[in-house]
Amino acid sequence: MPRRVTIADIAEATGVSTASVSYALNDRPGVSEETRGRIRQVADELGWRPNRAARALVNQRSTSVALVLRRIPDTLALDPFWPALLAGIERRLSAAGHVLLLRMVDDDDEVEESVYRDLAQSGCAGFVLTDLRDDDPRCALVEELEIPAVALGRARQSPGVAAVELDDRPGIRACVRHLLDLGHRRIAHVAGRPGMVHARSREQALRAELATAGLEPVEVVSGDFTAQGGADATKRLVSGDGPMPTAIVYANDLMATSGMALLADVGLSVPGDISVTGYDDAPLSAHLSPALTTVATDVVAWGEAAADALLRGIDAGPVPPTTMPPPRMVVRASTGPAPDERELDATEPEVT
Amino acid sequence: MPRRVTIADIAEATGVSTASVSYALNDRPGVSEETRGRIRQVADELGWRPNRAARALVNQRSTSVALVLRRIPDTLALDPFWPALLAGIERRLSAAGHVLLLRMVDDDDEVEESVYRDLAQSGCAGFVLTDLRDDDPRCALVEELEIPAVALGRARQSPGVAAVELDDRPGIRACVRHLLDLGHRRIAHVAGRPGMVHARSREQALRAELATAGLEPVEVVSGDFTAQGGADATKRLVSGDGPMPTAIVYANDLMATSGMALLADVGLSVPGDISVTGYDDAPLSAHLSPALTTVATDVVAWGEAAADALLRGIDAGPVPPTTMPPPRMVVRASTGPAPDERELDATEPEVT
DNA sequence: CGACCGTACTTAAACGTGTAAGACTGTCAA
DNA sequence: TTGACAGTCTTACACGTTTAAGTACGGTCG
Repeated sequence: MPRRVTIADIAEATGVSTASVSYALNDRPGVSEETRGRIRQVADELGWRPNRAARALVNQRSTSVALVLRRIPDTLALDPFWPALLAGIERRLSAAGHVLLLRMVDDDDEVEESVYRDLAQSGCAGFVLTDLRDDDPRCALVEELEIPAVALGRARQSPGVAAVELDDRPGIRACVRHLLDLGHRRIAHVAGRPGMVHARSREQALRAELATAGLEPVEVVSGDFTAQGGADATKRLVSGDGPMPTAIVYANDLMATSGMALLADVGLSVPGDISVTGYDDAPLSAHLSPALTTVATDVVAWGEAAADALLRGIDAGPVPPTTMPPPRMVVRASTGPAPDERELDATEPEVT
Repeated sequence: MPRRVTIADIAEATGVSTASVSYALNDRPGVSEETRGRIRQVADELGWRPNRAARALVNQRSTSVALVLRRIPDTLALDPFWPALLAGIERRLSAAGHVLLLRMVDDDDEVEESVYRDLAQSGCAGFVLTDLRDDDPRCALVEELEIPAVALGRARQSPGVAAVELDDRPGIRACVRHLLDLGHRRIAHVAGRPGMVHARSREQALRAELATAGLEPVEVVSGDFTAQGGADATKRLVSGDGPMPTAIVYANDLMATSGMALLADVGLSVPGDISVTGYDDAPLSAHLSPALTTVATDVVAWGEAAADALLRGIDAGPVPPTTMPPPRMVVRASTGPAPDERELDATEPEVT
């Protein structure tokens, strides 16, 4: 077994004390430049690397940042959002010498709290909070634990957690305006999972933009951000006895994709009969037929910004909320002019 | 600041030494049942939780298992495979009191090795190796580091790493046979990224099954497991001057999905003109139009099995390779009878 | 009755690192 | 010459846990 090399080994090899080695290696004063150089060189030759456990123990704080995902695995599996986010976070974290701890947890408040306490006790340096819920109990929890945290999304809820906001409302509003400009008046919405902050804010944005034109959504049904949910919701929209929408705004690309497939299956053409917009700009969305009009959020950048905020929160104090640049809409082939609605106008006479 | 509660606090509260507390809490002999109970109760009341750093330090081995992903973030982002795998792994790991460390690393051998050494020095308890390459240097590395590792995929390469095999060949062979049974003879393949074990084995399986019918693939082009790659490869297949395939076997669902969209764009109907098969059974695949015929791998279960193997490797010795049950083919709407090829037969007279 | 043993518990050292406080040397000003 | 002081290095302890070795006590057996 290749015994690990410790600062004691370096101390012995250079003929100084371990304290000097520690000072030297951490760029602290109290060591002459000459010995500092010698120590560095020896450390390098011996292949020394800091032992995170020992550091964590003495510092009362480890270098690891935890991301606790509260999702059933099957829901999680659907979402190409996560790998991108993790990639962004991890890139910055590891550049700063930190490490990302990934935990998944069942959909249960008590279990969740216990996991956070566990991590806290082991000296976890920070938390990344995702999937914010209304009145999220985690905000109070991390404040009690006094551990820096960063929330992804609009979460002014709590002063103790830094928020990296990505306002998804402009994107949705742009989609709605785009559809209005194309002449659509009967616009429906397939929302995300109820109770999630970004599901609600997207729906609100849709309503707000429609209101500027004196309209209301023709119908709002909630998918749950999954492919199945998107298909089910779409089926309800087109087979209900309400008025048929000419455009559907989906809360994410995944639901839009399965929704488009369902529309095709029931013989409706996109965008001939119905226009469709998504949200996320998933990598696949550009390669669908028709290619999906959507809103491009740079999830990797979001992750990076979150990590940056968290890192600042860890070694300086609390951090003011930051805001990501608003995502831009990507117009592709899934949206087009509203179909001629003369027959509809006939049944519903309007003031001219 | 809520000072963390240590075994010393428990010791003081119960009037015993810290050693006794440690013995009691770890279910070791040497403590009477009565005091053990008292200690447990006090620990509970005080909300004590073990400090991982301290344990890691004294045990010379932490409770964390690392998964190092060597991918450019953009490639990673495309793949719904990862969240499912992570979910499976993490579920078992955390049930055993372990923790998952996620690292991403640039596509560079030296950097990669350095990351593994880093983790090893900090007492990482095990590694999960994914995306095995031919002659993967990581196998030798983890053996040198003497840290248990588990490889996902067929990796007999190294005795030191436990392999959890998921033989993807039967799935591909089933797809090919299915197509042959439907009368297809001109079958093309869109392969994965060259140099990856599972890309190669899928291609080999395709060739092998075709060989049983005395056939060869009409063409093999390599995508790279991405949506873009799938579209590009498909375009080459249908616009090349070679004979037009009547069926395309894709190495994964993502490429199949973008491929189908491209086929639709050039006016080819699926499965009327061309049949398509994928691999993975991504959650979206059932909700495409037409729904995708594919091979359903239970990625979550794979992750669980990998974690199990690794855990056994950690606290018992080396582990023999295990094999996952072969994935089953899911026949959906994207495959159908081969189109009537009379005109082709005319240009290429065959022995009747 | 002393030797011996098992049980219940404690003492003390260790893991690798960080750091406050002290020791030693040399320089400079008074 | 002496004291103050800066610079360099060391000593010694802390972090929270595990564990080998030791102590104390009561009981059993020859």
